[in-house]
Parts: sequence; structure tokens; C-alpha cells
Amino acid sequence: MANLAKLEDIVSLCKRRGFIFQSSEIYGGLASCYDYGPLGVELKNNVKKAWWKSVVHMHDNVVGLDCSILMHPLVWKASGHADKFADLIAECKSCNTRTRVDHLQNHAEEHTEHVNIDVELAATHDLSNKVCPKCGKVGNFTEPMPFKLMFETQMGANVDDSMTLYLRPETAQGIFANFKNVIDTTRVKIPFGIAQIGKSFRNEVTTKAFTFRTREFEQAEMEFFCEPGTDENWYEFWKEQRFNWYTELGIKKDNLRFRDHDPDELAHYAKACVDVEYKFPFGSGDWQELEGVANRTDFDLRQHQRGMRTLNSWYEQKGDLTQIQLKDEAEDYNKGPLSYFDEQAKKRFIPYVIEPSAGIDRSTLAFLVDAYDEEEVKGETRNLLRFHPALAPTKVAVFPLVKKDGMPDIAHNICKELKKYFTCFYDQAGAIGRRYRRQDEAGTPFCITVDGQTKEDNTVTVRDRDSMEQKRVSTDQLLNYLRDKLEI
RNA sequence: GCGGGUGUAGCUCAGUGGUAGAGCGUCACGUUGCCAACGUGAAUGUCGUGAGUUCGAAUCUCAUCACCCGCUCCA
Repeated sequence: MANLAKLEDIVSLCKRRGFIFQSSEIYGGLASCYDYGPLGVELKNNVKKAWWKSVVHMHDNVVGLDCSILMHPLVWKASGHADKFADLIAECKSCNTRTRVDHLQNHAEEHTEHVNIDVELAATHDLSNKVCPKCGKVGNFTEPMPFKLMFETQMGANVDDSMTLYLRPETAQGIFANFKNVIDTTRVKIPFGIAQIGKSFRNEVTTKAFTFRTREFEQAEMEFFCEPGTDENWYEFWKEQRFNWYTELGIKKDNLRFRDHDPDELAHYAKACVDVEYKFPFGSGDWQELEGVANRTDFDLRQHQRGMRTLNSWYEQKGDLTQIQLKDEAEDYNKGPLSYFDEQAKKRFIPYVIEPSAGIDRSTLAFLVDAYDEEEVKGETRNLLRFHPALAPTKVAVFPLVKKDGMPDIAHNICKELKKYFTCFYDQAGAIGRRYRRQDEAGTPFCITVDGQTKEDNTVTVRDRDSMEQKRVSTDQLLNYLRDKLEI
């Protein structure tokens, strides 16, 4: 990338070109919320399409799903989010710095990430010998406070009998909740995957860095179910698949890397986890996570079997999640309702799960930043977005060289015909060079120009965004030529 | 939430108590036969928002909202 040294430059580019706007901007904005403009929505949709094609359509054993954002509250009791999806934080009274309790020095023995809220609220914490990492003061902390990271909402317009629900903090649980449905209806056999793209919500303690960490965000997740013992191989398989996806769509290899999680960094459900990180031109350490690939073991399906057994107590407590405890696992949990029967081996088991979980907003931003380029052309700076054709918001622009001699009509007809196959933009305003440069900034791979020669021999020029080179192509061959170049 | 910074046209910014500006971009007309050409003209501002001080506030004070950097977090 060139000269996008700061986040402000990216924000400015996104606004200027209609990729991303601040939400509710005319009202002064709403923290952590962003809108995708005309070019942005095309780009983001293309990112999702590319993910879906790569993860679902290119694999015989992966199917898709689109489930509701609101789910039965017990889903979140079983998954652990209702009780544990919170961070325990204490504030230093001297310097007002908030620090996770387990990050306080001399305190490594107690693991307080994803704590049990009720237990922590009741418990007393002795922080008298803990050191503030910022100012060095000892034992001068507020009582630790857990932050609930799930959004709550009400279902039912009548206040008296409405039910508290959560906006999902991840799409994954909707997949686990539909595991049985998919098994029963689609003839899939293990190993197989279920993929989903959709919005998730987390009440982050702090949001920041533009669309990088927002409270409302879009995930692309796939749960790949496999036999225990084969999970480590599949972990490696998907790790590689996912990394290559980014580079095949144009992310420069130098800007992408894996980062393995340390054992003590792993979430409560994970056996292994690796991040795919992109070197963003902002933030403290530059490298920021785009995607996590995790080995979730059989944790989630087993938890939901417990959740299913808990349904009666939930009714008895009139839906008050805080009053119930998840039922223990059955002794033969391996034969439970969410188990899988292997016909060949005549064996029943709870599958292990490998989960690639990508942030769509994050990768969209990364593709945008990575595609940005500036170059010198005859003493002028040319700004362009070198999008992979699959991601480019507009694939082709069509111009008449000048707006006379019937050129606009011919160009209009070509544009109309091409629109059947891919996004196509017509422009006749201003000098031809200016129109080329406008498309460069939008990342359009090809520009087609109708000129005086077109009427004589039925050819047009096709101008390449990256090289600025032009070729004459017959209008009969134009569609094939472009499809070949665009790989569509 | 705390500390630091910022907020004026679509974008980048100038304007520090006295009639809101520039460059770029956008639009129109003319010109123009391939890389941000030229000419002429035009539109666009709750000066983030709300109070206060003042004869008078973009400018001073307070509050508030949003963004950026750090703490934190993680898709």
C-alpha cells in the first residue's frame, strides 16, 4: 500500500469514495456503528460471495445455513455465554486505568477471562498486593467489575409477558443448534461442514479503530464436524485453506501472517487456535486479527445436550436464566441426541469441530487498504485501488470517447448488454483521461471506449486498470474477452 | 470509563472576538479524438450539538456527541 500511513487516511478515502460512512452522521454519529455506501456495499457483498464460494460451493461436504439472530435463551446458557461471556476488570484509583484482573502483575495464577458473573459478583477479591501496570501503585483498585458482553432485548410488545433475549454474540451457536436438522435432512456424512454469514453483536468494553472493532459486526463462520482423532489434520487443512483465500484474492503475502494462541490464551472451549493477522497501517502493533481458526473439540455439542436436558427447569423457573443451573451430562453422552452414527464403523460419537471464523468487516477493510496504491504518471499522481476482479465493486466502465457522432448510443448499448453479466457503469462526462482516473479510484478493472473507429470495424478499446494499456477488441468478442479476464 | 488530541463545504485545510474562505472534487455549457487538458459559469456550510459570557462568538467558558492515539479487547 502507499501513503495510507494512518487510520485517518483510510477513513477519509472510505468517505470520499462512498465506501464507508459513519452511522447516523447527520445526528452527530453513533459510536461504533458504520454504514456501507454504494461502492462499499458492492465490495462487502463481493467479499461475502467470495467466502461462500470458497468455503461452501468449492467443497462437496460443506453446506450453508442462515439462522435467526434471536435464539432461545438456553442456547446462551448452554454455550456458556450467558454466565461467562464477560471480562473481569478493575480500575486503578490512582491513574484510572482499567485492567483485566488477570493481567495485573503477580496475579497470573488466577484465570479471570470469561468469568462466571454470579460467582464473581459474590466473591471478594483481594487485590491488596497487586500492582497497577500503568502507574505502579500497589493495591489501589476499585472492586473488580464484570462486563456483560451480550446485548439484551425484549421479545413481545406486552411488557408483562415479554421475554429477555440476547442478540447473538457469534453465529456459531446457530449452527450447533441446527446440527441435528442438517444431519436429518441433507444426507451429509462426517466429515462435513455447515457455514453461515451474518451479523453478531458484542458490547465491547471499548470500541475503536474504525470498522475494525465494532459492537455490531458481520461474521463468516464454518463449523466443520469430524471424527475425534482426525481433528488435528482438519485443523491444519482449514488453516491453510483460509490463509490462501486471502492471498488468492490479492492480499500481499508480506501483510499476512499466522499467530498461534498461547495455551493460556485459549478460550474455554478451544483445544487450539490460530489467528490470521493482517498488517494494518494503524494501531499499536500493526498486526491485527482478521480471522481465527479454532479447534472447538466436542465442547459445544456436548453443552447443548446438557442444555436440552435443562429445558424443564427453565420452564419451572419461568425463563429466569439466573435461577437455573445447566444439568449434568448423561453418562452415555456419546449416545445423546446430538451424537452422530457412523454407518460404516457402526459407531456413535460426538464429533469434534474445527471452526474458521472470519470477520467480514475486517477483511473488507483489509482488502480495501491492501488494494490502495499511488503511482507517478507523467508527473501526476495516479490513485487507484487494485482490487482482485472478483472483489471490484464495478467490473467494467463504458465510455464514448466524445459525446457526438453517435458514440454515446453505441456505448449505451454495449453497457446495457454487459450489465446482464456483471456490474457495469456508463460515463460520458468530461475528458476521457479524467474518466479513466475516476474508475481507477473506484478500482474498476476495465474501461471500454467507443471511438471513431468503432463505426468502421466494430471494435472498441479495452483499457486495463493496472497497466493502463489498451487493446482493440471486436464487439462480438467483447463479452468473452472480459469474462476471461475477469474470471467470471 | 480514564489520559492526550481533534471536530469549519463531499475531501484536505486556512481563518483566534467584528459581513465564512482556498485548493481539489461535483454540476452545466462550450471545446476536446485516449490518460486527473482548457475556457466560462454554478451549486454546496445548523463552523459537531446545546448552553453561557459579550453590543457582537467559528474564535472565549462549560456541558455534551463523535472520531483518533494509549490502556483494554478480539471476528
